[in-house]
Amino acid sequence: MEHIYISDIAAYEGQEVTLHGWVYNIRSIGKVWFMIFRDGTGMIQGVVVKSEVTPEIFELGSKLSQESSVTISGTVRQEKRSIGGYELGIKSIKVHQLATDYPITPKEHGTAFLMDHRHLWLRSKLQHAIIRVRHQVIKASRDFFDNNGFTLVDTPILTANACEGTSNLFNVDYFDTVAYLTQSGQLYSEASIGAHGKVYCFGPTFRAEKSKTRRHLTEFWMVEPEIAYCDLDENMDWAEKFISYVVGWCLEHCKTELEILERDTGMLEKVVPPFPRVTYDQAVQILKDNGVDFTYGDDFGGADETIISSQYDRPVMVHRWPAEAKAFYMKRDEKNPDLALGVDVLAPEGYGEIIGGGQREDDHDTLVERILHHDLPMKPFQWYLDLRKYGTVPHSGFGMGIERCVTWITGIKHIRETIPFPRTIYRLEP
RNA sequence: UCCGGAGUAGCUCAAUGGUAGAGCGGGUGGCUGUUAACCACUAGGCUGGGGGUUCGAGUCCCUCCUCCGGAGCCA
Repeated sequence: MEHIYISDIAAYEGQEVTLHGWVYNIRSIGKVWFMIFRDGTGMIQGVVVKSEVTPEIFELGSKLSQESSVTISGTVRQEKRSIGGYELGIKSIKVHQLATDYPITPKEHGTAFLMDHRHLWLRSKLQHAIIRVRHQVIKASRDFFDNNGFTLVDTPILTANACEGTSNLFNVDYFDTVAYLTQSGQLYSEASIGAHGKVYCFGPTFRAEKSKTRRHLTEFWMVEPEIAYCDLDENMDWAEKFISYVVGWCLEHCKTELEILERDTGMLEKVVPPFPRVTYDQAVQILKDNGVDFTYGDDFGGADETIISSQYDRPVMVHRWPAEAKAFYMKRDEKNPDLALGVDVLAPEGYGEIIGGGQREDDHDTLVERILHHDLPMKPFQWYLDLRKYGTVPHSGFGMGIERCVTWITGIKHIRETIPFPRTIYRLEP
């Protein structure tokens, strides 16, 4: 039998169809009862009338429970009063399993309880919509790079060395030595561009920071392009084109989801190139103009980012940062060696940094100096230094955190709802 | 790690130091168009653990545990 989905139900008006799914809710008013039914693609109301079905089918109205798995058959008809505009006049029901005591009720719950039941929470309406947006953000990201001549080159998750030497990494037993879970594929992508010119990697990354905020996960997904013969300005061109494409794609393909999430899409529609570009120095001036007591040289905190981004109606790119606070591989500005050619893209509406990147140091001897200056071991970086010995070129790249981007596009408060099974400092299950 | 806050029924929350309560969910019954349906009845408790003050502690004190929010770090 043809497997029909609720998302296609309009095409079957007047016909008898069979749907496979789960009971979302049941309401009875005596000789008629209603089932809100979902199949993963949407929801539809089923109606069971006592005079139209066998007693066995009608009695299921008092037996079926929330999240019981059922196959239902009946006739599709238009019905204004029904969710989605269509309903199913049910003729038969096959029960696969009666669910008992489903923990998530149609009333309010706390986030701790819901996160403990994340494996079930994913079924509810808002979570379903968020994960669908996430899917489209990932699809759009890959499409953008695929359509612009980039080659996907995967980078390892297990690594021997800390790529930036600063952040805390998770370590794992690796036979008789220790390995680390990657916090970025960047260094490897710098190797990949020597072979393919324009590349990107997309995968999970790990940070063992004991962060406890709504913007952090210990395991998150990042898409990182790297481009040969590309300076900071061109890198920013790519970043704004990329973000605009992803947002535009979601506006077009996630209309239903953004509506369910009650997202004000007006702010997203403004996300088109060019994005404002301000230097770190200019950003500091913005903070001072707003009465913030800010120490030059520091990184911006969450509140600082909100003030800076609130000056603009689209993402803002902050570039040319004090070099001392930045990673060893960042290229210095020729015009001012105290500045590194890095760029952060801050999302509007207080969502903070969604992209970090910059131009990489491409001179061998300078890089050796930087590694020494940062007290990093030279040996694990030999292959990285090789890249500066055999046909080095100016190159740049950036990384976008998928979950930060989804948090912003969906307009929700907390990053943990943008990944199916979040990993945070105090959560490893489910 | 630091600063705040919270742990009471399956869930969300009430309860002046004096008999442990409601809504939802569960169960039973009623209702031919419900929209988190509604109405009636009903079951359901080691008040996070330990110690203390008191005639008496969910409530006050100490301690531990767990979780939430924020800071730092960053995508």
